[in-house]
Amino acid sequence: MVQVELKGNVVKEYESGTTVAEIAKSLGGGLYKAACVAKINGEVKDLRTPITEDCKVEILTFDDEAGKKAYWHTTSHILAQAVLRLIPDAVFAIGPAIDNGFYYDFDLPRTLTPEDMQKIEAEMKKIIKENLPLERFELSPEEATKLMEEKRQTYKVELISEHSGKGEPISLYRQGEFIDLCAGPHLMSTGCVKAVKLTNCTGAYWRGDANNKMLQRVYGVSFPKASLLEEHLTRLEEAKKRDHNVLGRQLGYFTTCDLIGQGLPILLPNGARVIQLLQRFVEDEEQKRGWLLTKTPYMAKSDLYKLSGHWDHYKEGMFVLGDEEKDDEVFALRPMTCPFQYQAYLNKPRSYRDLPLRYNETSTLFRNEASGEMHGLIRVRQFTISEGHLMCTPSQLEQEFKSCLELAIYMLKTLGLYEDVSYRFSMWDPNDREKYIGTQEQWDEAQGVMRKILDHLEIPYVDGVGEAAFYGPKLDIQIKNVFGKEDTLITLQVDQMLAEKFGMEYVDADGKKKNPYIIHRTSIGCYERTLALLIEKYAGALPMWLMPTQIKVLPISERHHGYAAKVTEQLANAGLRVENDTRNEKIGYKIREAQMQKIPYMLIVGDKEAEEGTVSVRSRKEGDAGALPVEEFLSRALLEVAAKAK
RNA sequence: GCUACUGUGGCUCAGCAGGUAGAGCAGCUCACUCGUAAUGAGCAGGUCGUCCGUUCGAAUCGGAUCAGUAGCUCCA
Repeated sequence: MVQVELKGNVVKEYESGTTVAEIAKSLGGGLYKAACVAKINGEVKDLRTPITEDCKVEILTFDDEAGKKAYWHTTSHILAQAVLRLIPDAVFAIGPAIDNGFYYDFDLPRTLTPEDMQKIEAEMKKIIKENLPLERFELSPEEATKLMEEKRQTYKVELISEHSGKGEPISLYRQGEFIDLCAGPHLMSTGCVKAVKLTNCTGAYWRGDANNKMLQRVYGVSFPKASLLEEHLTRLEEAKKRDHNVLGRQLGYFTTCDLIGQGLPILLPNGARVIQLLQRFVEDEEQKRGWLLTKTPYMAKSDLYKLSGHWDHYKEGMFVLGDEEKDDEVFALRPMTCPFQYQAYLNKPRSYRDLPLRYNETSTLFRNEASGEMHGLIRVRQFTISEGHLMCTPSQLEQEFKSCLELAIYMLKTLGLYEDVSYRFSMWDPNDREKYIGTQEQWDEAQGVMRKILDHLEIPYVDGVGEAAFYGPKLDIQIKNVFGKEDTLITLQVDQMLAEKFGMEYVDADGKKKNPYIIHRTSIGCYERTLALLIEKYAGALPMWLMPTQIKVLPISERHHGYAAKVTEQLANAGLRVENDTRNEKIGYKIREAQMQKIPYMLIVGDKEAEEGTVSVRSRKEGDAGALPVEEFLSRALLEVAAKAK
């Protein structure tokens, strides 16, 4: 007999060899049905795992992260099985669960059509109905290789050969006629999956390497209830309505134009206004915190980039002006501000007394992104970033890094985005030396210093191997767009290599010349991307202080135009952005339009208001809010603007 | 850059077994002077992303190119 500790410290006794599935069954039919996998002594395992010694068992369902992952992983096997049934020549790559579903990569003799997708989905439903039990078994690497060679699964053979070095047996799963190489864990049978939907079909490189063959990736999602699938699809539809690339155009924030080119959005008056407001806010706040504003050139001779390392490591990403073969001098638009601001530091000899020296700049950058990368305002070829470089001594580094992070967090909180971000410690990939400058020792030191700082700060972060800049590690503040795709909003970097390259020094108290540490950082990120995320976050209804038009005065008929103009002037004189809608339209029409433009306050003025010196307030959020004296509304509106995001 | 898909008036979309384009909204004009998400009538507006080809004839077929969307790769 074994002692099994269950939820709530309840201990039950079972016969040795009892599987977790049987334990779940003994606890209740409902739990058994919902069970996906189990945590045994903290490790996620199959329900088919037999218990042979005393342990702690936690049954996980679809509501648990690990349960969900197993659920989707099993569904990906069902997908592969369906594809194999329909296309016997299919060769499988990998098929994991992801954040919002699963995918499987296939090498197929032809490209999949929408009709194929339907057929595959129908076949998956059949497999689910067949309720095939999944069975785990192990083979030696040799046996597993032989099996997969027989099945002509070349990618699996490759995966096994990599794994075989570890001296462990190869784990496989079988469901009906289908066998896949897999570590698991998995659901008990295909019938556990209830509602499934294939969502997308795209290309993806084998092993995520652009030099490899492009495979076909089928994405899908599944749920234990049809209603959950419905909800999921509805949520996706709702998300689409917040897409900044649609909403931002509708609301007059930006547009694009074939003649100008890809990744070069035109900021329309609304978008330009919001960015101006953000820039003023950022520059003022940075000034308060001891940052000194610079304004450096948009381009430089190639010599600058050769020194910084950009020429060797980033040339593909730059707009180069001129031809190296023919021209005496070749210039390039700047993709980063670093080497430019360094020249400001190098302007004169520096003492340790000058440090920390903080330079900020509202900096426009140019990057020649690959044509497939551009996306609305999130990924563009010209953008403006709240850039900054801070030079300091080693002893100042941690405190200064902390201040930079605090500034970034202050910005995020002010925008209301703080709850939506996560942190990533972006390191180099020592196996891909080509991409980076510097030596192993330099990277070890930079990353070591940075990790120490991050651990002291006690922020929750994940490691990102291969995500570093070519010159140093980064702390990236990540945010997801409306479709769940993650991008970097803000980045903070510790760099010591470029200071040396550029001969940046200071004279220390001991009279010796030393290289400063440099912190590269942005406070609010780049304005275009930040604007895009704000539009998505607020579905266009930006906080009052950022709205291009904060208030619309809506006179009921022509005879109220005089009073409306007076109210408009009064509010405008107080610094509010207010418009007076004097078009000859019905009040309902004007309200509808203002509402669709997400105008925070509509002030309806008619006979009553003109007579009493009031305005009838309608807020975009709560609708009709009753009448207020103009003064009263004005002071409330000013308070709301001052409060920024709540 | 790669894979797939898409490209019709300002916007959303119809037309597409080839025979020179339709609707709604927006715009303009006129009437209505109207109380919390669209007053009515009328007018104007496109040669169907661009180029080349097939054809007696192409928005509808083929190719190239530009642009967009999703994903991959890359990246703030």
